[in-house]
Amino acid sequence: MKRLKKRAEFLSVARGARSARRAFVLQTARLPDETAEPRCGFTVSKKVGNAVVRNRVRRRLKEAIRLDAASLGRPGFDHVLIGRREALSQPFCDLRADLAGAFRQGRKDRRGGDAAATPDRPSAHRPTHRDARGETPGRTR
RNA sequence: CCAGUCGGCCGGGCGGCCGCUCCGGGUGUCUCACUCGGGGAGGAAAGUCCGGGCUCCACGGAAAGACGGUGCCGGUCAACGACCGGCGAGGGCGACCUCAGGGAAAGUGCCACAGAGAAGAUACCGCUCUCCUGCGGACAUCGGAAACAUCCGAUGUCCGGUUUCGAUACCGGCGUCGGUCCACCGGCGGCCGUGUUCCAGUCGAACAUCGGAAACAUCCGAUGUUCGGCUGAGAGACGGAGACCUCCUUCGGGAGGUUCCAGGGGAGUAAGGGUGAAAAGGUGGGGUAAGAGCCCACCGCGGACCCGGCAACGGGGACGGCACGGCAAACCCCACCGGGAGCAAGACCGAAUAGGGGCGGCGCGGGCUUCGGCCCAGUCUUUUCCGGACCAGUCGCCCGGGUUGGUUGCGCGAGGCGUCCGGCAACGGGCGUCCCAGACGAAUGGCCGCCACGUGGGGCGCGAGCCCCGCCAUACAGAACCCGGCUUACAGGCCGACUGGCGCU
RNA sequence: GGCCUCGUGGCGGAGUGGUCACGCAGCGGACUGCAAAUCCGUGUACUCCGGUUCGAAUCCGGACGAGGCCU
Repeated sequence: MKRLKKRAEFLSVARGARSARRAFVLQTARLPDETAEPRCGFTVSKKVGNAVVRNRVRRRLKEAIRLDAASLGRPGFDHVLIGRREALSQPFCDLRADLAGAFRQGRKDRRGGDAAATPDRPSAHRPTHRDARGETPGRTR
């Protein structure tokens, strides 16, 4: 799954549905273009710990996403994972199970779709990204 | 063996599966994908406390001033506030540790409280000498004797009474002060001395307000507040009216003396004095009226000069007679160092927005021109006069505005490792060998097995030890331009040198 | 990554080396039939560790924490 990198992208996903688990909080946003490739971003704040702890939390979540990317992602959805301290200690298989459940719940939530399509968000950066994705839907890295 | 000091080093290992990033080779459908091989976090990568490289900006060179920093001596280093070796001071039985460690006779300042005195010593108490005085007849007012002296008399002393020739004595009351108030208790009430709070007067200072002179300066005046000096008053408080000897006596007392006692004046002195962080050399003896470096001995201090050392400094020391308190991480003085900013520095490319303002060059309506300018017209300066400024266009630069993409800077270096030589050491030099992270919402990971080590529990064994199970089992912590230091965090372990104690030989 | 600023009771906030003000809040008492307001009284603090000094909230060094700025 591709990564989210821009601050503006994170802000737009933050308006969508959120579902909390022990080790993370998942935010899901439906995109107008239903064929767009699914993407995912990671947020681990300084409250979680020092640099070593934050790196480790992000790496475990990233690995769990990578292993199940095919089953988790659906076209037309963006996701943001907010890491928590428990992501260090939770057994890895439990983490994967929680992720699968959270992704299903996020897609069912109606707010996910509505929020991303709301026209009142800032229009400075949005059109270029959406147009670029629309013109080259099959582009891969 | 126990306790301790110092220095150096390590900071999990092996393997499996699935991934990330960079470099090189190959293939393909060649902005990319696949495949093969290789590299991929630290001793602190941290804090950003110093120093440097590098980059941009400023600057003619240099110096001074301001500001900041450093501060025993010598050395090391590219440089440093770092390091090494010495010196001095302090601590420890010792190995060893700690120290911003120049200047206090260049100047200014501070040393609260307490205390007599806190830095040009002081003179409160005390000690000593010397002089004066030492109260039941006082003091005030009035009268008389020539008088504010002296003598005599009268009246008064908060009120009344008692003793007495006479009250300051005694008793009761009244007032006042203290015990926070009341109750109650105690002191005081005349005279003399010292004199606090309060009070009155007077003088001065500071501040505030108002008024005047030109003014929020300055001066003058007024009012108020506070503080201080002097004078007066004072029923708080403290102190006072001696003792002894001789003679006389009208037995009330008087005169003379002593200086044991008390008070006061003058002089000497700094030994002693509840203080304090610190008290102006210490201890002992002599000396003296009492004392004192006044004199002497020892110790301390200063110290010309001599010796050792590159130096800091150390050793000796004639002599001085004691003079010189502490604080400069208070201002400061002296010596030395420092231009400013930082890779988000800076450079290149692309995309997009805006066609605004300023400066300079070329050029600019009509006429004259010696090419410097002058006259007329136009615009602006609200209008008129005078005066001033400006001119179509184009090029360059700057500001403003817009963008938040990519590439580069970017890793061969004061580099690592090994070895030899010089040096006590920090470190320097020679030779050989190696190429060793480069991300950018940011790679270096996820899961698992075995082993080592640690720790807790259980079992076996006399014991060394062995076996089983558990641990969110593995400290502190993640490169962001690079390097040298410092500081801070850190489970556990290894090696070396040394000190003290105990035991054995 | 780099550059700055600040830490004083529960809260706000003075303090230029000598017992740390003040306001609000808290607690106790008075007033009230009960409260409020008012009055009286009272407790609590210099972020931490070293150093200089007789003496440190203050001066110096280090640590920790909080906040801000630069693309």
